[in-house]
Amino acid sequence: MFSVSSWPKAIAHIDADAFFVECERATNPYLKDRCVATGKERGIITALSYEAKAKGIKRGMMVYEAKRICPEIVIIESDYEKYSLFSIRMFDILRRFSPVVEEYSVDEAFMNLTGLRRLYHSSYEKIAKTIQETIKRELDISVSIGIAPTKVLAKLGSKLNKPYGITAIKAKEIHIYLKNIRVEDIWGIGKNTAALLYKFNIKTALDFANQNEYFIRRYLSKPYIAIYKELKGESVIPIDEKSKTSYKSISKAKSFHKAINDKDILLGELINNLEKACQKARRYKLAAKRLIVFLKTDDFKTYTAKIKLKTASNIPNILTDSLKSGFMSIYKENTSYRQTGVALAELTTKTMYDLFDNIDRIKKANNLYEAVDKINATYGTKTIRLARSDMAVEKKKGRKKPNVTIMKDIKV
DNA sequence: TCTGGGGTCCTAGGACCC
DNA sequence: TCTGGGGTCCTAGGACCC
Repeated sequence: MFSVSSWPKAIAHIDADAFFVECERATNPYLKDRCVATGKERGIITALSYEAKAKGIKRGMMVYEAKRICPEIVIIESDYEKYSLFSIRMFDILRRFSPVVEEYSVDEAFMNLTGLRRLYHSSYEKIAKTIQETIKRELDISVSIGIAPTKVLAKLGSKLNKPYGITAIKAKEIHIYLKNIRVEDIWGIGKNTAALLYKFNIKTALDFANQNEYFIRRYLSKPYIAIYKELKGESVIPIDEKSKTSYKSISKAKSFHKAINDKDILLGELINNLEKACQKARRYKLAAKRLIVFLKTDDFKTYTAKIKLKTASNIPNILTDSLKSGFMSIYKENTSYRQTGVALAELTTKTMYDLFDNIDRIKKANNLYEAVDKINATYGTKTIRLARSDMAVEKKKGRKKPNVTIMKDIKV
């Protein structure tokens, strides 16, 4: 039998070049051809232009250090709203060429080009070129594209000719490319797995692909079998067309430069995290059935408390008691923490009421937060928040009294 | 890389049931 | 009551990604 999946596939991986910087340049011509980096708000380089890369500046570097290496560098604040808008427009352009698009991350996409040659009267490479030029013309940003029979190979390809490059890996030539790729540079193979493979003298992607399947199954887990097959040209990882607006979990974390052990401040930060996570959950109309609280110590150990909730919720007031008990179960008096975090998990779209819940109370809280979200959307995200999270911020700053508390702890 | 923040998927092992 | 065999659900934690 002839099945669709046995047809040779043409998968493209589209990867924006220095995406944040390109978005900034597209909206501010002054930045063109200059050494540019984003990350001013944190003092750490987040993204940088190729000109800056050429001078030896790297991601994660302190801003002052970058300025020392390259005094003329322009450092700007990251503007994630802007990047997200460019991202949406980029995906829209891609969908004009093929409906099968996976929004993999803010600046990357996979798409299936299989069968489009006849429609465009050209090779896959030429179609990729047209896509690249369209994005450049309409958005003024640069992308690199890899084309190959599988996602894993396409992802490798897009990296090979950056910036503004196109690399097509044909089935017959796969081994030529794999020979020059280190095993840790394969998508899905990280440090730990690479270290294991090195013990077996598997150092290149070709070494990996040349193993027999038994070896892979013996030492590695399921995802690696998929990677193995894809490296050999067999497409087994599907393109996921679901938009990224559905979440399995939503988390918010905050790190401190100096570890903290003050219970009030930590709890305040956690409530802060909780409010942000809940706000995001409400935006996507999701409610959590499980609350996860975590603290990271100075030596990077993480302590986690998981709380199963009777009722799915996205309202901070309702979750604070659970948050507190979770916090108390992991907090130790004589330990300092460098990070607090909250995650909302087991998210559901429908709000199910338990028979024993006070439905009136829940409805009141929902109404209240609808209003809060509206006000915060209009006047800024921190206009209204819980008094305790506000006090924690002030306490950390060393002030005695909070100077802006609009909403007291509201009992609903 | 001496470590920011936000995600996903997979596995091993325990509890419990027939 | 014991042993053998098998299934399901849940949880903690690992690994990886951008």
